Amino acid sequence: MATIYEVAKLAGVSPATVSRVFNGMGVSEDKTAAVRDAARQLGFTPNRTARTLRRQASEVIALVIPDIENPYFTEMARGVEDVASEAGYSVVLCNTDSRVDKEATYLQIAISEHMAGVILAAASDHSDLDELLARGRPVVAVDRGTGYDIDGVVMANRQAGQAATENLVQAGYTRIACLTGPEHVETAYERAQGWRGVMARHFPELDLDPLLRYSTFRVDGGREVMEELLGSAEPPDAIVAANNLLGVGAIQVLTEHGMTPPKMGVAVIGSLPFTTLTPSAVTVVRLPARHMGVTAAKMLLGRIGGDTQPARTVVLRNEVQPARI
Amino acid sequence: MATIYEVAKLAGVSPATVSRVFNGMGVSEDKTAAVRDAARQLGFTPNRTARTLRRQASEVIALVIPDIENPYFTEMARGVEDVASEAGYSVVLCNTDSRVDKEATYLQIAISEHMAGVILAAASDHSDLDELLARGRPVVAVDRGTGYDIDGVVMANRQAGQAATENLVQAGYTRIACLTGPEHVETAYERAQGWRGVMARHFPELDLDPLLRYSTFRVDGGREVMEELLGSAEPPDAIVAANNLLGVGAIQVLTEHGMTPPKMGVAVIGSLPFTTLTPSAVTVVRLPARHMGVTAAKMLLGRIGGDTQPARTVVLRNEVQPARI
DNA sequence: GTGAAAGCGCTAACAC
DNA sequence: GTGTTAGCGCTTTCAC
Repeated sequence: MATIYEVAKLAGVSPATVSRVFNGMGVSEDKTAAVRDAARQLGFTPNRTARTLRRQASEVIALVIPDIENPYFTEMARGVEDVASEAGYSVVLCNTDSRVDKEATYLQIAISEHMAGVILAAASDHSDLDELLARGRPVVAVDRGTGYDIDGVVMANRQAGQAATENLVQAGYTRIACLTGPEHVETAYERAQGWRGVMARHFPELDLDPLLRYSTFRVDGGREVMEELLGSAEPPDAIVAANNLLGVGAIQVLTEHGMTPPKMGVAVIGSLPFTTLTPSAVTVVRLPARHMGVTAAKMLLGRIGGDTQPARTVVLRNEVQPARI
Repeated sequence: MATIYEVAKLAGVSPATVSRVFNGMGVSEDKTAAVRDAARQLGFTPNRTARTLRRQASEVIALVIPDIENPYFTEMARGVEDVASEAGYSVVLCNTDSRVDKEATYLQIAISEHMAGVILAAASDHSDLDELLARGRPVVAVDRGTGYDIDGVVMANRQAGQAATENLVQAGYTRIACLTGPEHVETAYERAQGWRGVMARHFPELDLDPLLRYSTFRVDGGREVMEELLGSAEPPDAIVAANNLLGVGAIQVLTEHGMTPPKMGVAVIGSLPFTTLTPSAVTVVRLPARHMGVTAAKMLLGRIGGDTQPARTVVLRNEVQPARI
């Protein structure tokens, strides 16, 4: 790999001038041309490692997510990537499997690789960002909060839960269950709270506890809980699934039992990109995942660029796409 | 961030000794203990950038894929990640959108970041690996070949096409169409060839050309082509979808037209992890995507470790999961 | 506008 | 086994 010195020699300038050309500093036109020409001849590309070591900051940002197999997060990743690569940054995707230890490892790597910043969908509310923040590395939280006073982008979770539930109520369902994720996960809890509020208002006499099921935010979790509900003494006549995968699992089970919507009302929070249902049979509360990624990336790039305003949290509203049966 | 020098001073040894401790070289027990103690006190983590600059190789491997939103590739990514992180390597996911220019950028980054190696699902057969290989960086091809004489892991594509088609023939279908990806993509072509062989054998009189449709390997491609086929003069009575997303699109359209399987026979090459069909209504030729990732990562790690045997290509056989109706 | 030179933090010869 | 030292390739004062 050609270095700056070889380019300098060939162009008849100093290494410093070569560096300046590649960093857009003031260099006279003729020298600039000579440098570019020499660089092309030698096939020179700046060594990012050396640059990072010297600058103490790389042009890489880390995107740390709990489940790379969830289309919600990959859609978000696309948004991040588009904005970042536009600005000359590359994106490293780190999959934590919702495990705090894996997450800690990746955050440590972000530090020791001098990454420019981190976008984090936290594995839990115990994530330790002390070191990262102490080093002045900007962090933007997505999807969930972190307990730190940093920038964030979240969905309107409670509103999403309300909208999904309200939609089923309007369609005439009366025993609406809620399948949600782990209780300690903020999004799971808030979406369930949205459901609870609407149910309590419309059906004040109903005992809601048997209808609320915490599970994992995964297909198998949805299957399991849906089976349970169908086998219970008083099964629901409709369900709200608090995320896309949970919804997929639930619908699979319903299909196997011949209970496809609208026999059983179904509203899902999150999109179902790979579903094979008639698209209109299920109410979907669309979560603008790509937009979340775009917004987070812009905020992060702003911070990397030196923006020092107080931390903001952006709440993204959701769009309800009702079932049309 | 504490450096090796500060640790050395506190531990009363030379910087070289600190380095040796962190690289598992021979250091006496007491000095090792002193170093580890000092490192803990100072919260020292080795600076990977400096190490990479010095060593001319990092502990990062790049996984370059055409579509991060395709579960097939994310499943593969999991396999890669599991093996890599076990060995102390981290994985950078790079999404090319099947664009050769984006791919070239990422391969350039892999070079200038001194990444240890690359696992590549090539965007096309024109991918330029010259520079990477000239620098001695190992590259393993996955899913598709590259035209270079390097290690690779591929699916048994022709066999998959045959198995899917044969299965529909056995079920009694006679006009079986094939929906496949872009003609210039190896997997798309080979799977279609598998279909063609079986059809030609069973139905020698049938004109196959109107039944073979090249498209994109995406949901919208599947939708489009399925609509076309349904509207054609002589629609098929069954279809083989050459990848998962194509299958999803096709099934969506069939559902909308009330033609769900088994009214129309459907066989899909690739898994449908997030589908909501009765699981057994469709013949699925499972592609061991995770296993492909695992295999590729092991091969790459071998090369990084200095393995110099001739290039091998591993072909992974597929498992047919017939529709049970 | 341009060059000389120091140094980012680490590793690997080389001496002892 | 351990210390000394010379860079890896780049950026960035500091002079001019």
